[in-house]
Amino acid sequence: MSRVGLGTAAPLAGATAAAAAPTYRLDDQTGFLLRQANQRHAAIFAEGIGCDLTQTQWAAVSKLAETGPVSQNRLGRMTAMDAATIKGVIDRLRLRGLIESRADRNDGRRLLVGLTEAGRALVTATVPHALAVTEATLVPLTADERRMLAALLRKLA
Amino acid sequence: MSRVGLGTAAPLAGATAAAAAPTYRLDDQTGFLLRQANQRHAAIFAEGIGCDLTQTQWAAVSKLAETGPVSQNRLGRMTAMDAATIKGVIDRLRLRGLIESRADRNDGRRLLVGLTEAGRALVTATVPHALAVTEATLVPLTADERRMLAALLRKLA
DNA sequence: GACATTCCATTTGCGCACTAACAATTGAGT
DNA sequence: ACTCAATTGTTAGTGCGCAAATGGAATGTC
Repeated sequence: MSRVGLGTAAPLAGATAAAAAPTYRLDDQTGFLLRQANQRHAAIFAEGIGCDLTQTQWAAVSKLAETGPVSQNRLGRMTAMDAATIKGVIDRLRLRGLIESRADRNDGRRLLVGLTEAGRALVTATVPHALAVTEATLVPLTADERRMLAALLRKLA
Repeated sequence: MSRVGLGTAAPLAGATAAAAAPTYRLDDQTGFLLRQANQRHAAIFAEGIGCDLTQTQWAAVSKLAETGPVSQNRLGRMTAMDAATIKGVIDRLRLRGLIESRADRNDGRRLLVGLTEAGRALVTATVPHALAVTEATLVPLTADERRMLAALLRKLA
């Protein structure tokens, strides 16, 4: 074993004594489970999305396809990104020619963002893959469980 | 409105035509819901953990408190971090004096990592906050729903 | 008109999280 | 003994995600 000043004798199988502290098991904590579920989904996404887009980039372009041009910050709110994050995402998408932006004539603060022709084409081509990614993520669950999960996650968000 | 070459007329209320593409609503996708739930939990964690630790840092020290000293990569596996990620986390924790590491006498590749006295004290003091964070995250759910959520997330991970 | 408030976009800094490549070590097979 | 594969730890690079600070612009009230 060789405990050389590092660590305690872990009170794992501890019967009675020294277990004064409330027991805390990382693997039972909601945050830890959420992080792991997220990681698995991220892996499935990267594997199956079929183009070189990250989850957040896909969120941005697919939401733009839903709504048409909107201001940068508003797009951030619709995709659950703060102003600093959406800026980086938009910059990278614009660099790749999927998005273009221009000033809003009616509001000097706003930067209107919209898909380019290439961006629209990519969204159209990628929607089936995105649906397949969600399907693959949910494979371990039955139809009832999927509905339940969605409802529960919505309550949490 | 002023559509100046940006975006399409979004087929939102589209009755029949032009809706050839399968409908895709970002807000219904599991990955998007997972990300938002994660974000809310992260905010609750940062607010309530009571010390200057991130979620992953807390995962590392609390798991070390559970198990006692282990190798760096093994700790990473137990906390769902890859080798590159756990290294950064360990480095920052060691810099703060919460963790110390030494070579494994039996395996020249391994780096044994364990809590310092300060690290153990911090874990003891923080466990109640961590439990409160999980509780606060789950506030929108009933007891039955919480059990269901945990079971579903475990199936996904 | 002057003012505070609010909103928008940007920038900097920190910390995860992953990929890819690399060197050192170990252990098992031959 | 020697090769080979696997494991361990490290580094570099890219991309989210947030906080905090800045500056410009719109909106409201006095």
